Amino acid sequence: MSAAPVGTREISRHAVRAELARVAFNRFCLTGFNQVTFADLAKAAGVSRSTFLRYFGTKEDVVLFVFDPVGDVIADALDADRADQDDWSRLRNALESAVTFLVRDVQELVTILGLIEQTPALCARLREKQAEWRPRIVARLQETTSSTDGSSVIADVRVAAALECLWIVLGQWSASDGEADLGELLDAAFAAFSTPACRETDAPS
Amino acid sequence: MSAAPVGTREISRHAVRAELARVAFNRFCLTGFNQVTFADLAKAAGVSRSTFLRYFGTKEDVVLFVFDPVGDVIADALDADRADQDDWSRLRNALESAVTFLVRDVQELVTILGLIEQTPALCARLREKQAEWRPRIVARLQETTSSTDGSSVIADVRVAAALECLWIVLGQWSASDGEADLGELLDAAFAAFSTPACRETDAPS
DNA sequence: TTCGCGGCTGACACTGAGTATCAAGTTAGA
DNA sequence: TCTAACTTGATACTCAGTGTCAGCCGCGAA
Repeated sequence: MSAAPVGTREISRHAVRAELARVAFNRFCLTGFNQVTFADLAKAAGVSRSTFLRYFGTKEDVVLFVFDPVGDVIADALDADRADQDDWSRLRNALESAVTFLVRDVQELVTILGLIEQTPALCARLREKQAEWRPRIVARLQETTSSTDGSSVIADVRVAAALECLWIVLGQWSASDGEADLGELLDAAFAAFSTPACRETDAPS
Repeated sequence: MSAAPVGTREISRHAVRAELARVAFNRFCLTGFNQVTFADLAKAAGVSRSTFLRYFGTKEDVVLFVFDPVGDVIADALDADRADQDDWSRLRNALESAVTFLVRDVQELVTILGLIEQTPALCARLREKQAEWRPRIVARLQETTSSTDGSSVIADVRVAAALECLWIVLGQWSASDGEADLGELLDAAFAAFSTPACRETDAPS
């Protein structure tokens, strides 16, 4: 799915990786992430511990490698509609692309998010990935901007804030068992930036 | 400094902890975080590996324990000036309290931030701490709000965004060797939320 | 002063993540 | 078919982090 494999070896590697991840994921959901060891996973998958470790550098990657393309998805989506929209709209739409990419199997994603949520190590590693995406996204957001002033603080803050929205929205969506509308959740989250920031978050008007 | 010690035992423990951290910190800066083992630290500090591990649960905590009170500092600062200000102003001021708390020794903080920046494991762990702070801060931000609607998304997003500002601002400040004005940096960062989010971040006007 | 209690310490053993190496088997491609 | 490159499993290793245990020290009570 990510970086279409070319040679037969690449195809094989990709398929094996997917299968190992599938088996491992069941184990994690069954027993809990921290309780499962690489030895368990290897035995369950029918390969040696060495081989399993060759496909996934760390235990966290066994779960989180599906998020790897998200950074590029967001960055590319920012390019796509470089229309006359403001930063927040562009970021909101880019995030919509990201969640669309992630939501292929609703139930699977809900399960993954649940597993991540209750495993600090997974949260931490996911945050690391997010931090890796940020510079690239900031660059994309800025490169279509006329003013190229040296300091990119504003763009940096906005991208960081938008990425926070992503996890908050996914958390809510996961809590609703995947039934909530992700577009509406994104709108509700981004309202934090457009609504007047007074104390009445839903003013009686 | 944090939770004033009461008994002699507490005083002793606190002092030993500080001394161990001091010795360890030098080692980290000298050799690099990942290159130093608990055995090294123990030898350098003149205690056994067991004892060192009893004072710090993980290697990351040896560096990051100084950030532990920051969550409470921010939450308390939100209470302090619950004046008629909007969310963003309150959060900005709370963050100012946080940086004021952190900046006791400029050079030391710059060094710590540098060490964290170039050590992914430290970044990740710091993000975990941040995630622990968030619910408490969100609650404080909301409890002074008249409307107590069930969904706290808006407040949640704003707090998350503000905390991102904290790290961005500290990163900039650290890059300037602690010479930049933190108040101005905070203002510049929070401008991302007040400035019209059009493509011209510094309109020619 | 002496006794006993609780906490601190160092020593040791253990599990598990992650790295590195090597010999044997397998596959791609000329 | 032959070979070079790749894959695999076995093994050994370092180090983080956990748990246990016996000895030590300080402190308060008798």
